[in-house]
Amino acid sequence: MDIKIIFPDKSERTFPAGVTAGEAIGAWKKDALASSVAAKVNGMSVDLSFSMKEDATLETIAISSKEGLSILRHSISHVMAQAVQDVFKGAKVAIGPSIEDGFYYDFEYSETFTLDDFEKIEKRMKEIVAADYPFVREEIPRPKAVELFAGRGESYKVELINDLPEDVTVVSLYKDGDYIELCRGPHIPSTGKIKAFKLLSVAGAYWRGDERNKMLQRIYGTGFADEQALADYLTLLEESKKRDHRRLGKELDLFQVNEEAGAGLVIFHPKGMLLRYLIEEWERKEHLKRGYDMVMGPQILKVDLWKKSGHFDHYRENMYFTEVDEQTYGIKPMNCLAHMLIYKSKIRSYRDLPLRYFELGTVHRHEKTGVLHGLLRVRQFTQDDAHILCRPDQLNSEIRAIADFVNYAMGIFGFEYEVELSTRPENSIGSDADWELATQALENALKDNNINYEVNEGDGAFYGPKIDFKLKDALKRKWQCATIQCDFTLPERFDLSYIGADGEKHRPVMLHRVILGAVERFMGVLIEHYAGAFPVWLSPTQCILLTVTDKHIPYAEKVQEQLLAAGIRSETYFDNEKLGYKIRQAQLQKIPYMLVIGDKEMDAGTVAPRARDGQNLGALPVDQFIALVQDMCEKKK
RNA sequence: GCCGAUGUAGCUCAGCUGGUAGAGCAACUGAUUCGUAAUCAGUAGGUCCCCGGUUCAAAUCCGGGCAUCGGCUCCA
Repeated sequence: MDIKIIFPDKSERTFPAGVTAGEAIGAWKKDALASSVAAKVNGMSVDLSFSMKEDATLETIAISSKEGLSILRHSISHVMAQAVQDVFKGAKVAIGPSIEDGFYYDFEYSETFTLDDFEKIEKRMKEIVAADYPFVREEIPRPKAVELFAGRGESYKVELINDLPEDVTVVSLYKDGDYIELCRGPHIPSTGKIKAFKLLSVAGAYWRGDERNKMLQRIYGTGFADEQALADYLTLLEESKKRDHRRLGKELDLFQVNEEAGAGLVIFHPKGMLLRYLIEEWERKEHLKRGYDMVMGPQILKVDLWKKSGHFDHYRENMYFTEVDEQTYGIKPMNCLAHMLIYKSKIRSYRDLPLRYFELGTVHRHEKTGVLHGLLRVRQFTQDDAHILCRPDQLNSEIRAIADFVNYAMGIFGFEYEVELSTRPENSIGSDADWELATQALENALKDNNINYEVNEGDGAFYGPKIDFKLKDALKRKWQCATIQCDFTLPERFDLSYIGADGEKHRPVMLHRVILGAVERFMGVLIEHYAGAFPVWLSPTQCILLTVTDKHIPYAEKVQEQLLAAGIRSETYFDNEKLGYKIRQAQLQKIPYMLVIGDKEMDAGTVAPRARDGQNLGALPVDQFIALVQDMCEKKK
């Protein structure tokens, strides 16, 4: 097989697959020393970096590129489907795409696949790979394809073909050996090119992602260009699991989710609560700096108010209710209502706007049991919520200010994020015109600020469209944190108004927004982000005093007094253990500084800090160490 | 809510086809007083997730719950 490369200067050359990147670059330009050579290899964008991939052949490079891997994995999913159907007669295939880190294939089968079945399937897959069947593309008329798959009992494939747009008259098939599959392609040249794959898990998944449909069995797997890359990926997966916030929450004694208390209800332990307090205090200050007013509403409000807002009609299944004295109350799932009542408490002038009401508002939502997940998806959580009531002409600048706020906050914690614009869902309230206006307002603000975003059709809140900011957890699952929602409906339902310059009543617009989202969720993502090794300003324990022997305790106690007086979060560890043991324990707790106290320190009146990364800072006078920690807190390091 | 797996000491886990529970770490006690990731010895610790059933006998088998994990759907 030959491989065509388009070099950065657009020149094209063809090489045999076994040629190395170094040789290819050399042939293109003898003196190419660039650390990155962005080229197209068989149409796929690849960094033909000379230094990094010198020894890799063009074939490996082509497969290792993002597009290449996606094609490889898609081909492996075909081989898996083929193997499953060989081993388990009567299994029906649905769809099997490549995904971010691998691939899956959905099957309908009378028996449940187990992890033990993976061995059989993988064995058959290896035989198919060894046979090195070429993937052959074939195009046939649509009716013939329906006939073909109907004849094989592949009802899902028939449904897929029938749902193609009417102008599609020909469909493509891919064959490898005597196996035929409906597929758009492309595929790798032959099954023999598959060098490394592994089946990972099996799970249920609804046909076409709709819970009204039948549930199929989905087998997940992954594949790479070579065994080493696969091994590296599996190691990475193991490493990621070590930073799972549920595991770290236990190891660092931050929180628990207790079965006796109830599913999805978090209990914060002292250190977890301290971390939470630090985040919340930072947030309050940042909000005050930005012209927000702090407010607070009640946990329960009369059910009639929820009827008025539309929550009762559209959100009831997720709400908790309580009845006292023949009066039904809704436990708030959102914080907006009290804020509406604050706005309505007096007549507002156009000069008063915008009004920005901020509340660390605790809400309860009855989430389905199957979706609960550590701190990331819970039933009681606290939003850093604000409602901004403004004039329509202020909308753009308010949205811009929020986007800046989010960007600033993410920068403080070192997060990268993705932005999505979510539009009108099926179950929604409000007029078409308002939805159009609100969606435009959000979109314009994004465009004006040159923010890259993707559109997420039909994913908005029931009362308005929204801009979502998403963070990734350790296992690359995306979680929504910040969100900005534009709402014309609630001001209408509550008949909010302000007196304009013209002396007439006007309707304000409302923005719902959160910056971190839910404090619980943000903490979960944060724990994973830092792998539990929080920056000094967020560390529940900033330093720990480790004595070498018992005779150093009195001096250490004096140092501890000084540290606490200076506001440093310091712990003591005076147990009768060797220093090495205490260092190890402190290290496992990921405490930023371990202060060793022995004869030298006692005599000189110093402390000997050892940083979490293993670095020894040498002997420091206590006040100098205090200054160091305070400086790091100041700079949010 | 749906599909599947799992639930044993504070933690991580072992306990084969039913015969009445075990290890390491942690805790406690004692010895040791030690300089940058685990000192030694001993002691104590369990409604085997809960409720019911089968059985002479259930951690083990069956049924029903609850919870957790991996997904799907949904969501901050």
